[in-house]
Amino acid sequence: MNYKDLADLMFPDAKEISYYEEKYPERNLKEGAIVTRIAPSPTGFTHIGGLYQGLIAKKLAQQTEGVFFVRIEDTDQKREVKNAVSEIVNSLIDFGIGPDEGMISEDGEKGEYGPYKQSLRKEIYQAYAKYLIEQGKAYPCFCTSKEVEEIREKQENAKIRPGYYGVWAKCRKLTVEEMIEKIKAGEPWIVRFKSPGREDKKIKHKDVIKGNVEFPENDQDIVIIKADGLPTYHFAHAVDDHLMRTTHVIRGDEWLSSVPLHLQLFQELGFRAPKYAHIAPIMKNDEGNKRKLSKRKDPEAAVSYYVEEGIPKEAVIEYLLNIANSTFENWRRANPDKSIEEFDLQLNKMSVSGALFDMVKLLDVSKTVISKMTAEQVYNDTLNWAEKYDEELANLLKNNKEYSLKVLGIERGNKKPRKDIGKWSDVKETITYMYEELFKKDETPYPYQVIQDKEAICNILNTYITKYYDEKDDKQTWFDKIKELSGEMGYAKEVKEFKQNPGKYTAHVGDVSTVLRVALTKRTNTPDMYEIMQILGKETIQKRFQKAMRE
RNA sequence: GGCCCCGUGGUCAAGCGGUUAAGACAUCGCCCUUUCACGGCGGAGACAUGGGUUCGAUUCCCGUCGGGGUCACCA
Repeated sequence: MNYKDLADLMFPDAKEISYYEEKYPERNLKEGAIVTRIAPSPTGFTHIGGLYQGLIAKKLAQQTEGVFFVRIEDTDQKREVKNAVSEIVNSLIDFGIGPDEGMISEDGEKGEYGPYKQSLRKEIYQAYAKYLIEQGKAYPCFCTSKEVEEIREKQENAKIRPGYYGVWAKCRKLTVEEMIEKIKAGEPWIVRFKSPGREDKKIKHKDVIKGNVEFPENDQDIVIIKADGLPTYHFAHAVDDHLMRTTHVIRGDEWLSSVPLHLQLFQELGFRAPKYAHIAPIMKNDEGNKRKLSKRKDPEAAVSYYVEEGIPKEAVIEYLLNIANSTFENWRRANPDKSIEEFDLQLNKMSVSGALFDMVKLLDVSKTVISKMTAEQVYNDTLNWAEKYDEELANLLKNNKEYSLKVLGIERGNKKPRKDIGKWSDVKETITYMYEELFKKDETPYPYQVIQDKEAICNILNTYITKYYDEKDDKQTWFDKIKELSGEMGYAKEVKEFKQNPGKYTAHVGDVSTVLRVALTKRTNTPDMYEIMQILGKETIQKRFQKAMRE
């Protein structure tokens, strides 16, 4: 009786590993090409951190003419959620980081290294587990969860390091004969890795992001095949990333402390280990404490949040790139119109500690992104958003396309475009007064400021529309006329003059403008009034003035 | 608690033994201007802390404190 007999008894149907080694050969890529992946669990929720990881992985692959693939880590059947794969894949595709290979829809996949869903790879893991057993590098463990629990309690009471290792690893010491006997007697078993490590020895590792780190060696005989026959994360990671020929493992830094184990697994399996890049998570300040963005507590943790709020995808991506490499900001300033594909992302420039998520900064990035768009783009994106989240706005835009394009085009397209829209949900507030059907319904009072006297206001409006306003005026003439009007009403024609002669005037041309603006829009702040009047047209202006004089 | 990682303005961050310690966002003031936004100029604001090493430490070493991670048949 030897290890081979034991292995055959445990996994009678498993193939030789050489079968898989041949089926999944080295990739034929150019020197330096990075093969990487994102490996989410299908929880039905795409986290902003996942998008961040995906973005980094995708950029790296794209920059080196490598491969970026998606693998689904669904070895924990308790956590299965319906349609979770499409949720993730669609988010990635929406944000422009669609995979080159792997899962591309709920059940669809592409590529020669599949299946890309771990639950479909059971036989592969078992083949490698069998191989380890044959080599005496893994063994069946018959401990019940209760027994493991008891061991742990003893260790805790004795204040020693918990875990299944050394003298505590009961089943490790069983003879092959005893193991076979137990299996034949029908005792349930799982498979444990026989760790060759010693806790009192150190292992040095160079992480692509974190740099040199030193850990004690792993000496835990961790579970590699669970009672349900599926592998644990650690084992699946080693087998999959080897067979899928991953060159760089990019993952959250909560995995950093598993590196000694993973390296050991690769070593014992006879695989070449990939490079590791452990990225710091995006954090949030919670009453003075930093913590990871949480699915439960923070709406902004969900990728869907940005979609719902109407923050453009490009803005989210740019913000994330900003966090990834602080050089991005300078690059963007130097190359305002280049595609982000041209930006060269560098792993070694990534921060080793987690950045606090900054919504204000994101919105600032977003305002800049939107300010560079054409009216047409703004129209289309806003309409797209509104069709899902704001029916009234959607109808407004659809029913008045040409008009809306003009409204959205105010002070857009010049060297110093407006930056007042940070997300599509801001649009409504900034444009509704331009539409008669909505303006008519507006019951709020007119917010007049310096000039409040009803008679004076009526006088200004009346005189302006009958005597001065002409749609054909250019901007300079238009404003000169408002100055003249101011003079005629007894106000200062220039603000400077007003300031230089305190007491001489009660108001100035700016205040007169404000009266016009308020009567026209019920707002004290608007974009350029000349353009507004041009778009509104004389007839509407008249109507609005009449309404203002009535109320 | 053990082990590991991290600690530059409110936030993101350059810096890698000698710097007036960049820049961006936020904030404040001024300018531009009919309002707002944009833009321009300027201000305030930081090397967690105590010891070393050194002619000299934000930079190197150690301790302390603080933050984070990890110690599953979850990933």
